[in-house]
Amino acid sequence: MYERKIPLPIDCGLHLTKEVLNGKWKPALLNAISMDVHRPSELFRLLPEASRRVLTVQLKELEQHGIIKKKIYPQLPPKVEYSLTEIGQTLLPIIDAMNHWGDNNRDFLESVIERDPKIVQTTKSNCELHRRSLS
Amino acid sequence: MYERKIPLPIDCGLHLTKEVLNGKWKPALLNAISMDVHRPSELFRLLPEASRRVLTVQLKELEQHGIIKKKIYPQLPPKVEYSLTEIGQTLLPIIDAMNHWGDNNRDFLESVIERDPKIVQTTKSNCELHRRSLS
DNA sequence: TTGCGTAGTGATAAATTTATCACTAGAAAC
DNA sequence: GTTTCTAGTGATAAATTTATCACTACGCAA
Repeated sequence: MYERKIPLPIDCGLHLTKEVLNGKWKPALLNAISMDVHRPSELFRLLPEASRRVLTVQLKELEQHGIIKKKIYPQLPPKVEYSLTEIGQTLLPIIDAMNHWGDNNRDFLESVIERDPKIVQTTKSNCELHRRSLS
Repeated sequence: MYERKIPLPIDCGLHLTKEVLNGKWKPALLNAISMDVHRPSELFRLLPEASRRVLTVQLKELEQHGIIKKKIYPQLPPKVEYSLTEIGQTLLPIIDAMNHWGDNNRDFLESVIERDPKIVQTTKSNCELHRRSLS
């Protein structure tokens, strides 16, 4: 297995949090799981741009970091459900804040990001899953 | 210059925000700038584990993304000051939340992160700069 | 006039993360 | 019997991000 060669900075809370959310699809996974998309197959369908490989790996990391927990039903065909741990739930305000910030500034961000010389293309698909502010 | 080959997902706000904060030191830079550490040389001193090269690059990206602005004083020796733009300021609640979440869960996170098979070493230095909740 | 402090760039290597593809295994549908 | 669905692993290539080092330029101090 791959082993990190450069020490991970964990001086401030910022870096700790960053490490936990570090992964292309982790915030999206947490958001989905918090919105009751629990099963791997549903998650794959919800995030079609991600390969199942990466999602599987990132789910495992989230699990190892204690953010989500995995329940395996001893059935055939197999059934698995992921859910947030207590600590995982406390991350939701951050996920929501990121989601809202991005949406609130979408026009501005799309214009600057697409002006970014290193970004040639973007894709939009359907991960739009929003928690109501006051449900 | 490097050009991205895989389309950047910008479907949900989560990905937009992630792109803006995407960079090992960007959250730390934004936090520092918000705490009145404005000059590059001060930022380098504050974040000694980062090479000046990366910080320079990430500052430029933040600037291009409209999150910070750069003021160049026509002096010798040169003087530059970075500050948050209006939009950049609206990111602070997220930065703060990440900072607090990480600090609040430090004990737990340190234990799971250091149990992570791919993480062999960590470093702590002095980026501890906290905004008062109610100052 | 060598060294330090200022802010920064360019080239390139190394590290890290994602992508791609093949493959396991059992049950049910056709 | 072949396909489909379930959840997942392993090997490897490719993409992306960081790290390292050399170098520009000017002024000031010893």
